[in-house]
Amino acid sequence: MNTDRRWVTMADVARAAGVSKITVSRVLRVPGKVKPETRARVEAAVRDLGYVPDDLAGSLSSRESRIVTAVLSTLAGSTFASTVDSLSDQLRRHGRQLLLANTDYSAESEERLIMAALSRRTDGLVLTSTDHTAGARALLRRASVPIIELWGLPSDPIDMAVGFSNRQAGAAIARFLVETGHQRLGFIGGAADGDSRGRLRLEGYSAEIWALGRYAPIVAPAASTQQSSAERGAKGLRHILNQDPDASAVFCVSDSVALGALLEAWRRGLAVPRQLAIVGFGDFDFAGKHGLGLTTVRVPARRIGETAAELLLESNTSTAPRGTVVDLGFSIMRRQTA
Amino acid sequence: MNTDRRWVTMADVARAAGVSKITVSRVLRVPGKVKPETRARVEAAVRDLGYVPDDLAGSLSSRESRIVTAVLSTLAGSTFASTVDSLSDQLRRHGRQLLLANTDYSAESEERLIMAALSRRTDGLVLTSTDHTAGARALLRRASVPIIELWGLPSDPIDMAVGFSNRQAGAAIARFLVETGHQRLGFIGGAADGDSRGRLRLEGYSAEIWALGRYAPIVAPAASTQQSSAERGAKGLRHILNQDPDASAVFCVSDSVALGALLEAWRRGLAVPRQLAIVGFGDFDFAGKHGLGLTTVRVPARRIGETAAELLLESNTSTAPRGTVVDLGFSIMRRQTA
DNA sequence: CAAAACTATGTTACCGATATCATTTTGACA
DNA sequence: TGTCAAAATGATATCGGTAACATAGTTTTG
Repeated sequence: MNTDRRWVTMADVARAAGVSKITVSRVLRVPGKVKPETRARVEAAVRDLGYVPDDLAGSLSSRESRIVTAVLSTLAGSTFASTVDSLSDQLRRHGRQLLLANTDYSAESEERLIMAALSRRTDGLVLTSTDHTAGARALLRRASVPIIELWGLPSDPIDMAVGFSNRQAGAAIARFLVETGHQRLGFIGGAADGDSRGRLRLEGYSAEIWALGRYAPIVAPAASTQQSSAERGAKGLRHILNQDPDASAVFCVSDSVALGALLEAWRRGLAVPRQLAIVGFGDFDFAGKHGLGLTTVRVPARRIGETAAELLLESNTSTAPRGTVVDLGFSIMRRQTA
Repeated sequence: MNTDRRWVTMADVARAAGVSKITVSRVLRVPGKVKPETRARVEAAVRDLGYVPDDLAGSLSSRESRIVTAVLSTLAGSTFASTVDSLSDQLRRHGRQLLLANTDYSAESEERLIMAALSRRTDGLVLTSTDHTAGARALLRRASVPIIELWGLPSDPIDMAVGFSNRQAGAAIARFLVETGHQRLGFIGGAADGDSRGRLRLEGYSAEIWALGRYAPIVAPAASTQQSSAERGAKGLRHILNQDPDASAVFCVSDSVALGALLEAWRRGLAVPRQLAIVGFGDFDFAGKHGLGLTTVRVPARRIGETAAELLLESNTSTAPRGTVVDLGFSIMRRQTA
């Protein structure tokens, strides 16, 4: 269908170099085992013919794809960028390639993608969501492939997990705000569904506020996916201040939402943090010193990626340390907004 | 190496259902051609055994992978998110899957990834960079696979391209700023290398300023990749104002850089846009009404993705319309910063 | 009711690599 | 110079599917 011109095959190269297929294969994978002159002939043939090996055939035969697939819930936002980056670096260093697929926060789409990855005999799966459909869970449990869930510590991990506790992070922020003197707190969340992490942060936040004997926080209503994060932040803040003009601090589910809230606060002439404290989540690119100066929660994004890579590689070689859950913690970056 | 438990194969399913392999294959791909009762038996067997087809074998045999690979120069930033999103949607609708790989702006890394994609017999390639190594170009030209370059209009496209003219966009901004009365302009770029798009924007900008008889713009020196975009924006603005305290407008290579510049301007107590006009690029999430209110250049990101998908699908079926270059233009979003 | 035209299913031969075991060459050393 | 281990190369089977053609039943049709 695609094209008439067939690919150059290993047999073509072998013929051109006057050797057998297997010798070509060796030149490509274990050049040390081939006599230099022969190797040179083969390499020349490879170059001349523009040979591109067929990894489908290779993987089929060797039963190893050397590919790890990461299923992301979103590409937008800086959220996963650096984790994916370090993961990919680390894997490359060990001869594996990282492929990405994005679900856009849809669980069915996740299931499809997982199926596709397994069908292509991926050597490992990295999931950034912790909500999976029953179908997906079944697939994954049956698959004899290492699986790592990122950015959360699922109570019931499928296989392994690396991340931090969103609930604890929420609680830590609550404590921080209460300790710095705030009485009436608010929370601005993300898009409506699929964001279980945001939900967990809110749970931890609310529970802690409750435990500290303060009023329950005012929660801005979940908004549609259509809106930008900044818009959700701005509207969320408006909602909260309408409900309780005395609210003195808001915790935003992400730094992008916090950006919107911060700008809205400025527009209203509120002094931040004196009249209104704002805390974000994620320590995105723009949150730092030269950017917003946003008080936020920093997550060890790169280390999460590295750790995930290590776990994958280990479980590919040695006996799988199934059930491992690594908590890398988080830290509150206190800057100028709270 | 990976695991001892072998995968369930189609032959296993066939045996369990009391049919031949090919019948199983038909149930999975063209169920209409199999008698309902037989089909039910096969489907039951598939479920019971937890059969996961091996697409490696399938693609090898059918010579079709049904996979399109997009090679992105970065995941960070909202830059490509919505383009990738719409591309992926559109492809899914036609039974193709989109795989992503990221180069982190490194050309060698791009070459490796392209090779890997071709090795896995991808049905199409989408590239977001327009600078390719000689090796990559050679590979691509030889490959009988449709290739689409995005987000730019290369003068020498490898195959097809969809995007807009970065040079024209730079020129348009220059005209806009000059027409609104600015005399002394600045430019703040991105990270040092690999960003040819930024370079083109600057070229168009400078050329137009020159053509309009104004002073050449002051260009902030390229910064390291280490720095965040916001930091580059802040430092860039500082540099420009040092060089020329009378500079009255800056064009930033991206909205994230503009964010940093805008915050720096506020910190310095400069009234924007009265004392200093700031223009970004990309119309990111946070640029809009509820966010920064940033004057910027909007790019038809989703349409680029859709168009790319269409071109790919067409060239898979009909005769390839090689050489097609689609210019989707851009528009200046005038908001409150210029 | 026989020939033609479907339907439903099966047989066999690949797709393009690697694994495994066999064979030939080379080189070291007695 | 003959012997034997190591190095270099090769022959063949196989990975798990699909394509292409073949073969029974079934139904249509003149």
